Parts: sequence; structure tokens; C-alpha cells
Amino acid sequence: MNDQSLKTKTPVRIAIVEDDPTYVDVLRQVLARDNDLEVERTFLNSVEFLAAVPRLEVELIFLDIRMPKISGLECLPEIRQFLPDARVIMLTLHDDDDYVLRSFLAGADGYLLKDSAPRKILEAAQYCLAGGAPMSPSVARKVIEQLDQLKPGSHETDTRDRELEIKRLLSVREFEVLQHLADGKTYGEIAALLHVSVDTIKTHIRHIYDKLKVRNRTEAVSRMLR
Amino acid sequence: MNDQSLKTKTPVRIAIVEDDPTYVDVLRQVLARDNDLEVERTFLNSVEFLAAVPRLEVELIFLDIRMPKISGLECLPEIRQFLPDARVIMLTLHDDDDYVLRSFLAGADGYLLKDSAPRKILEAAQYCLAGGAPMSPSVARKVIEQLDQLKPGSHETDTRDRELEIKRLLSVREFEVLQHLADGKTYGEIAALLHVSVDTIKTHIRHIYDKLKVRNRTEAVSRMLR
DNA sequence: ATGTCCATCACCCTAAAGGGTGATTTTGAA
DNA sequence: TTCAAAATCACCCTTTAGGGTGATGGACAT
Repeated sequence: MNDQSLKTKTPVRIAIVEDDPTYVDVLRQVLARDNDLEVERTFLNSVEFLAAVPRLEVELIFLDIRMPKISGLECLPEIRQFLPDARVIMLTLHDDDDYVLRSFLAGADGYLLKDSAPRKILEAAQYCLAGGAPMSPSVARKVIEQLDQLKPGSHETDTRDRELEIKRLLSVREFEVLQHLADGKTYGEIAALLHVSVDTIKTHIRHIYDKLKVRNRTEAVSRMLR
Repeated sequence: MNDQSLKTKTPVRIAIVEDDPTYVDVLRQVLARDNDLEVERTFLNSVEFLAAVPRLEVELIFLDIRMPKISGLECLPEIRQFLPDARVIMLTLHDDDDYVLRSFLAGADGYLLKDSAPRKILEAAQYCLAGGAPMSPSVARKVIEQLDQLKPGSHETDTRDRELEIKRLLSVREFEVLQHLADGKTYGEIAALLHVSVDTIKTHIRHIYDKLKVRNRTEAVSRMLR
């Protein structure tokens, strides 16, 4: 008579994955107002979270999208693998990023702006647990705007087109360096090939990373080639 | 000096297209509470509405989805042709039909359940005019559920072949690691994603290098992608 | 049963990468 | 002419990558 009869009284277990400790506290306090909700674990970075996921037992997860190293978006497949029935609400500062649609495609259940009123946060949790997909009208707008990009076969961007696009972003010298990067050359090798110092190459590469918004050579090369 | 300066004080003109006269009245009364909104025209069937559309001047349209003869869905292209900037909120009795996604693809801006509270109706109008896409969490859920059906994923055949060739050379685990490598992930990040130790990943990667006859990750990725 | 992958983990060490800051010269566009 | 990139170089520091070697348990085939 215990499991069933107690079930309605068992609070919903919650995990928070958010690299801003301040906002973690905000969420904690807001969620504490609802006695049916209990924040069981919090993680300040995605790596810690991923390590714990296989043994995690929660029904609801608040997941920050933008985090260092591994984004919330990349955590979603892992969550779906180990916690297929858990609800996931994505946290974001702005609604103007292009993560919105991809989050939902990856299995998110809701979308919450970090500056939402406490009431909205609690509503989001409740709607989500009730099977809805809470999101602000502005987020919903992003979704339906990005909808069109999905249906036509417009993503057949040729490799040459990508190269041209990157060529526009980079200076000629930088593009030259990038091509050597794609061959797996080291700083020193590229420096030798271009008859300049290693530090010059390092500077070029830093600029390439800035312009392409990547963190390392592999991402840069991947960006150009696929 | 009139059009521009008066614009902020001019009420938003609204059209209602709804075959249930009772609900038209409900809408009328609710919308009348907001002095910035003015119901200019109402249509009890879609044929009348379509006839009037070319000469219609409204900023917001409440459009019933299920109507005899011509559905609201079928009206959307016409609206978009003559009133490209007007906002359209779809009206529906249930959120369980498959019109939801199709409505948004056809250019709807919001989705309102007919049993919504008056406050929700006014909110929907306001959100919509502010550029958002109001919809209930249950409707949003429908949208994201139907998302998957939209994405038919056809990649490039060239890349496929290369991938298959490399897949034959590597073990499944190694290939898995290689894919993360191509995303620019570090040892630690891949380890976290695959729930194994960093040393294990290092070993896999060394094996990958051996098998592909490359000396670093960039060459490996480049090998797979081009 | 024996050998061979496969997947896992550990420890050691060196080389390379990457982030921050700052500086100089050239060059082209406004 | 003046301002803004672009291209060059330097020094500091931390993190990551990569090479070598070795070990264990499981799966699978001969």
C-alpha cells in the first residue's frame, strides 16, 4: 500500500545544470516554494553532470544551454539515453540564438529565459510535468521561424561555397594558414612553410578562431570541410 | 504628419473569421476590454472572408481552423498574399489535431484554444502584436512532436563513402571517438561524453592514428571529412 | 585453449596548442 | 591625411595532445 498511495505525495526530483552559481541559487529558492518539487542535485558544469547522468534519478532537469566545454545541447542525447522519461527545460539568457529549434529536435521539453519571473519558472515546471512544452511567445516565434529552414533541401551547401564564405571572413593570410591547419601541420611547420616566426602563426590562428567562433584547430578545420 | 504621429494611438484593427457566432461574440466582448484593439470586421465563413481579403485592412486576424468548405489553413496563403504583415492567430477547439504544425508552416503567428480564459486571449493578441508567437504549452508540445517528421536527413554521398571506408578500418568505439574528435572535443570532453576515463580515450585515439596512418587529430578529421 | 581484437585504465614524459597582452610596420580605404 | 585592418613578432603562462609502455577482462574464432 505504500508505493502507490504515497506516489502522489512524493516530490518531483529535480537536477539543475547551470554554470552560474548565482542563478542556481535563484532557481533553488524559487523551486523551494513548491512543496511538490525538490532540487536533488545541482551541477556547475556539464562534464560533472555527464559523469553523474548514468546514476541519476530525477524527473525534471533544468539545463543551461550555453556552458563551457560541452553545451546543454550536447548533453541532451545523453539524458535521453539514461533518463528517457525525464523532462528537460532548457535555460537561456536570450531568445535570439539559434539553439532553440535544435534543442527541441534533440529532445528538450521546454525553454525558459533566465530573466523569467518566479511565477513563470514554477509554471514552466508544472506545465512541463503535465506534458506540455512551456516556452515564451518570443521563443515560440523562434521555433516557427526556423521551421522553414527545415523543410526545403536548402542545406546542400557545397564545399566550395563554404570555403568562399570562410574566405570572406578571413584575410588571405589567415585563410592560407587555415589550409595548412587542415593538413595537420603544426605551428612550427606552418611557420617554416610561410617563412615567418612561430608567434606570427599563433597570432593568425588566434584570429582565425575568433572569426570562426571556434576553440581549436579541429573545430576550425571541421567548419571548413563539412 | 498624420499617419506616423497618430499610429501609436490608432487602435489595432482586427478581423475575426469564425463560423460559430457564439464564439465570435465571446471574442468581441473580450477584445473590447482593450481600448487599443478594435474588431473591424467579422466573417462567419471562409468564403466571405476570402472575397474580402484583397480589400481588407487589418493588423490582426483571429482565424478558425476548422470551417466548412475552406479551412482556416487554406486561408493562410491568401492572407499572406494580400496582408503580408498582418498577424494571424489560429483558433481551435482541441490541441490534438495535426493542423498545428501545418498552420505555422503556412504562416500563422499564434495558436489559441477556444476555451482559453479571457486574460489569455488578450495576452495572445498582445504577444502576437509584439512579435511573439503565443501558444499554450500543450500546443507547443504538438509542434515539437511533429518536428521530427519534417527532417528528412540526406547527407552528401561523397562524405558517406569516406565515412564507410573509415568505419571498416576502425572499431565501432573508435569511430565513435573520431566523430567527437571532428567536433573539436578534447580528451576530457570525449571521456565525459562516453563515460570512460581520459586514458581510455587516449588509447582509442592512438589506435585511430595508427590505423588511419595520421599523426594528429586534425589530420584524422581531415581524412574523414574530405 | 590459445591467440587476437576490443575496450578499458594507469603512469610517465615531452611537445604542442592555446589564451592574454602588447607592440611595430605596412597598406588601403574613407 | 587619418584611421582601421592586416601582417608581423615577442613573452608569459596553463592546458591539451601525443608517444611509450604495460595491464586486465571479455568476446570470438581457430
